[in-house]
Amino acid sequence: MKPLQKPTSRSAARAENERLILEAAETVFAEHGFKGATTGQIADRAGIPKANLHYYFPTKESLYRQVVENIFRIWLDAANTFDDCDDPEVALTSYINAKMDISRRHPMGSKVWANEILHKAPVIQDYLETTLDEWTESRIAVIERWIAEKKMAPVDPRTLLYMIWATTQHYADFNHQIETLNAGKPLSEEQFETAKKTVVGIILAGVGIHPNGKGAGA
Amino acid sequence: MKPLQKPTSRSAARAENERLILEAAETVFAEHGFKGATTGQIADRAGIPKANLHYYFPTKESLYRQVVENIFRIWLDAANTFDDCDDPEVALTSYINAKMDISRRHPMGSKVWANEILHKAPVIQDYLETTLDEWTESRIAVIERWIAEKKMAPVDPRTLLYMIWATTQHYADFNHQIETLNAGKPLSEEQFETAKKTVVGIILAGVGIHPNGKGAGA
DNA sequence: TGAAGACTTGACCAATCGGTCAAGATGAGA
DNA sequence: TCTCATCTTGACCGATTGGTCAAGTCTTCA
Repeated sequence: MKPLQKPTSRSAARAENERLILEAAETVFAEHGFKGATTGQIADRAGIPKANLHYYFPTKESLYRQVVENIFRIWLDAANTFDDCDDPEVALTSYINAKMDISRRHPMGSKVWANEILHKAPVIQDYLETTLDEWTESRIAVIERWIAEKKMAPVDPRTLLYMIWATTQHYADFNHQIETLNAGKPLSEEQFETAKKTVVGIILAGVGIHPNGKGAGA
Repeated sequence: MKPLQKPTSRSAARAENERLILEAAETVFAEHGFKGATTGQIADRAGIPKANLHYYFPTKESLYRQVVENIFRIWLDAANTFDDCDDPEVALTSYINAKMDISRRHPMGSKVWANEILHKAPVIQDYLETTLDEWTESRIAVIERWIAEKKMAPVDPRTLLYMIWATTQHYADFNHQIETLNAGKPLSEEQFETAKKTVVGIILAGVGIHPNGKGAGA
């Protein structure tokens, strides 16, 4: 058996440094974009010299790619809540809530993603074409089945998904605008809960699901 | 009376050059962000030498500011369609349609705006705090009155506006993602019309307005 | 304990980019 | 036609920045 390492051993220090760098990088890339961010800025924020950052991540691009891959993993976790239940009311509610919570807790990740798409996805194009496309098509099929089973009104499934993505991510990507329109202050927990309930309410009613009533509207 | 100038006169050439530069700048700023865009790139796209660009716009920032102000003017025009009619069904429908059409026809402008907010609005913060804030508050008041008059269901007006902004702008800002998920092809006119109708339908039903029925749900 | 590898870091370099400049071309008015 | 202001442009400059390097320091393990 190999001996246990002290918490400050080589490998632990390495893991800790990589974590610090990735955390700093996520914020700096989110707020300045890939081009606007400098490795010096990221190193400063991580509290290490720039040369040391380049020891762990040889190029700015490799660091960026790692950040984007982490974000994509978080996104995929939330995507699974869509399948919590086969009832559209429960599935849509938990999916919207999960995405809203991610925007609240990981706004920087969402901003990096938005930047990527805005700049035509130079790094994540392959994810869009494979994982994201497959996920989207399979969920469209689920929604079409719900519609056929009269569990919800006949709406275009693709547009519904885009509305959910757009709205939930808006609370991260456009957070600065939302704060400015909220007297310059971040949304309180209460305000954010109101937003979540309102989004869920409008989407559910919008697709003809009325929690207190029965099925779909005509 | 001043003599008419030939079409290729000084002032006409100046106006034409400024238009070319602004058009090129909008696209390049949209796709690369402020930092990512280079004046050389913009000049190339406008078909003039870089030094000439700096003759018309002394600094990159002054050019950027002009682009953003043009975009804001277009945005304000669309905002007025909100007041076409005091009936929420008509007002919301025409506002959503106007914003969707802008995303379709001026996607670059929307992307520049998104970039600005993502980067904490270094150039347009004053617009957010004055014009946008006033517009938003006044429309929230209108929506609250509609709710009090039972013309629509009691939803949080702010969240409703954010959903409309997020969704309509998504079709410009995330156009690359939408294209990728559409087999790499731009949305056809027919697909885009479907999207518009679906968004209007979900929002109207979401706030309890049923065009074929009467007023609001409880 | 000492050798070898892993990590740290200040100094440095080449490339890029925003902006300048001076010399010339062009058009309008007298 | 002459003059002057406007416009055009290639060459250039200083600042920034991604990335390198060599000279160290620290851990680990035989």
